[in-house]
Amino acid sequence: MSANARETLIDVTQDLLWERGYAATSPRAILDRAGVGQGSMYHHFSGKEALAVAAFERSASATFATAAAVLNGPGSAVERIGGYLRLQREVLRGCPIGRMAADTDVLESAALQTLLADTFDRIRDLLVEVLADGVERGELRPGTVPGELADTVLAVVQGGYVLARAAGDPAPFERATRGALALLEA
Amino acid sequence: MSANARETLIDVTQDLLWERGYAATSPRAILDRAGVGQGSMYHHFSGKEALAVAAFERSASATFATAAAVLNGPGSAVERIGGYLRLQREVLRGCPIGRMAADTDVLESAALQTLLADTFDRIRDLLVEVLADGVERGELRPGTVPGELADTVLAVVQGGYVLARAAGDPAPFERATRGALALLEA
DNA sequence: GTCTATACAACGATAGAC
DNA sequence: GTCTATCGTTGTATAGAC
Repeated sequence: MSANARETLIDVTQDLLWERGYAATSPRAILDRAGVGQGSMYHHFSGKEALAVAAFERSASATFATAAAVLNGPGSAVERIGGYLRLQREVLRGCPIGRMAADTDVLESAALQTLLADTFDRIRDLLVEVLADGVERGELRPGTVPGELADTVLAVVQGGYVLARAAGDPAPFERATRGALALLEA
Repeated sequence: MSANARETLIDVTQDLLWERGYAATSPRAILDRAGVGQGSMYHHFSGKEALAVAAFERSASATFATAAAVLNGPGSAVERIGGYLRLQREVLRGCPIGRMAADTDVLESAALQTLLADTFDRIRDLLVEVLADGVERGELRPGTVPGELADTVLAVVQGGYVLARAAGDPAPFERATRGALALLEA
């Protein structure tokens, strides 16, 4: 629990956005879990959307930082991609970023949609760089298009979350990422 | 427009589930678009969930049939997988099946969750069969694990939808599927 | 079988006291 | 800066006329 209401509200909203999405997260649910009054929320934020933006910014930064740590880390290109594919945790909770793309209210909010698009763009840029390195060093086939394969890698992870949640079982995520890595290592 | 209220309700609910998901689709919205009274809905269905089940069953059958037509069709294994990857349409609307996995209310409904899981299982079975054929015929590397690669293919499609919707642009879907197909053809 | 009227809770936001 | 009280709207469902 944070020291002040503002921080507590952001923390709780991060959790609820991850668990329930944006549309299904009510101010009431946030306030109940945070243990603060309604007035505090409307004092610190103009409304539900502004609070969601603050919370989503934090989640996006954290997710990007985790990806960057692996992708800018040591190892060959294929090892770093493998590290990224194996990085994902809490598969059944879904991706805190990708989850938002299913929420129509998110796509209708200019601020949230931009944040969502930018976050994937930034992770994609990291992947493109690693894959271009891999081609240059001869780790990957000469014909490989980094700008396509980066989206393939991102999609396997995002789709893995979808399949795992649909099945109620992390196994499809594990299989999907293993299958992708096997193709890359071939 | 269908002849009777029951059919009209199912048709409209299919559309709204695709557009807005389950939680965000209210009976009121369905009735408004269908142009029928509230009494008709509660006469034919026990409530929102039962109507959603009827609608989702139809969408799932249609999606499965489309996949089966390509995957059980003519051509080599890689050609059929390529056909499946290229099959997807209306990328920005998202996948009518995969979309449901992001909706917490769907996962909390036994009937809807089972329908969702079964639909992916059935498509996965088709993919496993095609890929096993491909290994047998020597189209794919001997070390290939059909049970993993099937999830990879499914995940690329589902993740492609997520990335495209996040970007507000079908391009990431196209890149992701092209990148996957390039790996398979190598 | 279809309709309108109504019920009651939860939604997002505002008012105003402390 | 935080609280409670309240507003108007929408959520899902029921009642009962036709």
